[in-house]
Amino acid sequence: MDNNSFFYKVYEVVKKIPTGRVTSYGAIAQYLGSGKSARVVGWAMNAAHNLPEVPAHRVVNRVGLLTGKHHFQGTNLMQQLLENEGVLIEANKIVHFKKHFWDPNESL
DNA sequence: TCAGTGACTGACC
DNA sequence: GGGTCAGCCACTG
Repeated sequence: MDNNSFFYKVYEVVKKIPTGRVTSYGAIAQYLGSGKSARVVGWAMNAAHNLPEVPAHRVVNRVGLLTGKHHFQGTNLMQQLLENEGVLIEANKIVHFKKHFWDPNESL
């Protein structure tokens, strides 16, 4: 893994997501210059399991759906982590998603 | 090198 | 308003 790779940039952004806030794959992809690489961001999250400093649970799809929860241990670990930070989850979806949304394009 | 895959998204029925 | 389809880009075998 190169320190200048696309993955690394994704991690840099994800690591800066404030506690209790969330963002989307598309937002990160957009921040990195290519808004059409959202799937690659998801791929990066898949590889982020090795990096404890990357809060992958704070990254969801554009409607706040926890599409990646199956990649975590157990069936509701991702939800637990988010609720522990003050983010309410209902039916695998973030409640008041817009309220918790954190846009790297505006905050960085 | 080529084809398959995916934690996505936007456009269309 | 909900389900489908087709691009999208990086990684793997």
